[in-house]
Amino acid sequence: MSRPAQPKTTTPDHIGVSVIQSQTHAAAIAGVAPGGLQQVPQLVPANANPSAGAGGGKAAKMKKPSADKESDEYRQRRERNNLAVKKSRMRSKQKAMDTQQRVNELKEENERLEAKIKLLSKELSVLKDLFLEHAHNLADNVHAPAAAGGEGANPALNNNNNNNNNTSANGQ
Amino acid sequence: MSRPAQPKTTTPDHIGVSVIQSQTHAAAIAGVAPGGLQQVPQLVPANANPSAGAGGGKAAKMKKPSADKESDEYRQRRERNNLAVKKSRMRSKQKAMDTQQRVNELKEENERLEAKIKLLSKELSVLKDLFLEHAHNLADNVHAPAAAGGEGANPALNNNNNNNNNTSANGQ
DNA sequence: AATCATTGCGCAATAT
DNA sequence: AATATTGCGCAATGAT
Repeated sequence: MSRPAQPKTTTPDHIGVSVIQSQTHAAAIAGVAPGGLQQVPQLVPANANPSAGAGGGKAAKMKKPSADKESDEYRQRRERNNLAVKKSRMRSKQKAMDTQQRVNELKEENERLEAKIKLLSKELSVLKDLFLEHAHNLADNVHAPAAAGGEGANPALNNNNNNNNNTSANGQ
Repeated sequence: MSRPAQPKTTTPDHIGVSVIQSQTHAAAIAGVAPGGLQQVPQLVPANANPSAGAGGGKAAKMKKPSADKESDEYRQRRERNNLAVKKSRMRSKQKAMDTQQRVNELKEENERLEAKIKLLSKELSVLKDLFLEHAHNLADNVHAPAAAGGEGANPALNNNNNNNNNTSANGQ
């Protein structure tokens, strides 16, 4: 993962060298441009092939591009690479989609969690209110310990408590 | 967004026709293979150019590929497209990164939310325990309304409200 | 050394 | 007509 020194031909693009050759395998030449182009690929590598010098060239064989186009070797490698490329790109796309999917899932979960927080906050708020009410009750009773029996417990509950309602005041 | 009928040359790939040409603009030919290849790009289009027939071809000019390679028109279009392609791909990558970033953010937020839920749940739990305690106190006081000094201010809180205890029974 | 995986690039067909 | 996208193959390079 690092392109230290890419050619980076500013504007004048890289030369797209690449010949047609390899009629060897099949004949797919005429079916290249389904759109309407006539693309006459009548090119021959001019063969930079360094094997068994033809004219006066040295018979020195290249080291890297062992197979000057045409060669089966070359063709096979290209084909395999093309395959690998497709595979890699497919994965890449799949990954992107998965990531997007993940975002959606996380968003949903987030909503669920927020809803839950809202609920819990509300419950907490209610309970706190109750506490405060009772505290006041107590105070009242202390000062006037007379009214103590009200069928359930509802009677004396009142007081506008200034509860620390945190329903929306949540610190982070 | 639909590739109705792509060439789809099964195994024998598309012919990668594409010549070097256009030395016209600049000279970037020798700088193509920084890796070490010698790539002898000595190719000439063999010109399938359909303008002013050379051999016996008709002089009819194509409608679509208005500019058979070489033409300035063509070259300009190619260049613009190449630019557009780069731009598009850059965006695509950026988008992918953004999406990944979004995932990370959402994950973080999720953690925060879960922590908060945990906290609220705990608070709720504590409050509920207090309620129960007081309920018991009340019961005791009812039976033996003598012991009223409980070291704090807790004493009089009672009324066992049938709170919707959801500490751990949270629906989803 | 060989093979596969990634990545930038240009081309051409399409899509918008 | 112009730009934006997309599939594809090539070549360089990274990783095994």
